[in-house]
Amino acid sequence: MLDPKLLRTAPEQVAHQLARRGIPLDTAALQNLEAQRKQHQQATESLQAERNHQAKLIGQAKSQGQDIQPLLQATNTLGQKLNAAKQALAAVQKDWDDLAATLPNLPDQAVPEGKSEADNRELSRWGHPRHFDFKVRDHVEIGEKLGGLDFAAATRLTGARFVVMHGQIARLHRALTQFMLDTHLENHGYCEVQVPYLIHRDSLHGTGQLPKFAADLFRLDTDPGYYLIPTAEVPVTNLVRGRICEDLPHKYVCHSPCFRSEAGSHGRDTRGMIRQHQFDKVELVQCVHPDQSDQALEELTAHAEAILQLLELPYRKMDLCTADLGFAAARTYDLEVWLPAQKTYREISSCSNFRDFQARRMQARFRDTRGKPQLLHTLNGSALAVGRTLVAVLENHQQADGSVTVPPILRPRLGGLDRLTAPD
RNA sequence: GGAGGGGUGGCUGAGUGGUCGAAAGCACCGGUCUUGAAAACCGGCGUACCGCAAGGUACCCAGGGUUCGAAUCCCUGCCCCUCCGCCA
Repeated sequence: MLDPKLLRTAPEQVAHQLARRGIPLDTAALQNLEAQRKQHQQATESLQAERNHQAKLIGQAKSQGQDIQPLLQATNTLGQKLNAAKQALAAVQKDWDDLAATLPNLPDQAVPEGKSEADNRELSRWGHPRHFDFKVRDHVEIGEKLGGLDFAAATRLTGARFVVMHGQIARLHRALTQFMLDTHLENHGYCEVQVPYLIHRDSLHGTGQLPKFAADLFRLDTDPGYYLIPTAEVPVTNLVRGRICEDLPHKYVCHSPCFRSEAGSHGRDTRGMIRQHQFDKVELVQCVHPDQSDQALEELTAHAEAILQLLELPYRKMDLCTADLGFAAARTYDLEVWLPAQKTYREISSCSNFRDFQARRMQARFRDTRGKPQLLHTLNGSALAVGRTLVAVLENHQQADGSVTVPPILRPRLGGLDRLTAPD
């Protein structure tokens, strides 16, 4: 949520910054709503003051044994007027809240202008795409050859956009997960957390998935109607919801499955593991002092990059443009890994600074030096999406005979195995 | 699933329907004392909104209701605790 004070006092400035994202803001409607709110609020409060005053008089009169009948008559119509005023105020307030809840965060000044993802700015590259002197296979082909990726089985069990992993590949997937977790907690100073995978709507509202993006979520048809988490960001970031933190920064690393219905994207990446309804991810979340968040984004992104480097996967770092920025983000770096079968870089991590946008929705605060509660800043990033990392390892480290070289850093976690091969 | 008991300020914890935004303690901040610190003592100490200010309004889990007046009474929901049952 944007700062309502800013929305009230500088609507033109907000409109200008939202326009960079291609979001129109009707400042006249906003100011009209604000004027109404103020009027109804003042009317309501003065009626409340009157009611309190009368009630106090009656109380005093009664305690002195006086006749309160005439005083009661003075309050005759007060209740009705007050109720009407309250309802008018609530209606305006709701309109305001509904509008405010759908406005995305303001982009950082440094975010490049753009109309589509094509305008994202490349900041750096690491590693070199390998030269293959044989016909490159994609991960589906590699996985099926190795007997480790079975999309048909998943279809039988559930449907499209799921996968069953077997044997060495299942183990590789687990090794990747644990390698990421251990690297972040041993080298990068994160604390590991395990969280619920079912959450209620307040949590989703806190991080910004609701009310706008309900269509992307899986919801349980139970009472209460829980949602499956679309990312560990939601439960982990909401750990600070409604709290005043005394010990910033908080740095959490969390492995979880992620569930996305991806309603709008049918027809994209239908083949393979790139876009699934369920995938595993290792997520980094930081809650920091507002002065620290810019630097924290650089650090957090570097932590995700470290995983790619250790796995010897070529990647590039992108600065998302205003058009591609997520709803709650002020600044986002995407890491894109090289996929030789697609001859392109594909997103494998997204690292964002949300500033106080999520914190305001969550009322997540810390005490400043004067002891006053202030909104903290939140950040998160994938480090990494495990499914896509598996894809990248299989494709980048494939060999002519269909086997796959295991990156050296993972070998101890695979019982010393240095190469994935088809079972006899 | 059954039966009870609870949800009050950063924490602990009082609160007969009528100056209760709420006692007390802890923690915290300022001061006195001290070479310094501790102790003791004195004072301060919730959040948000409206207002130039004086001041006003709201908030005692959430949402409704009763009442001139609700932290206090009633209803619903959520959460926590104890006991029983079931269960990985």
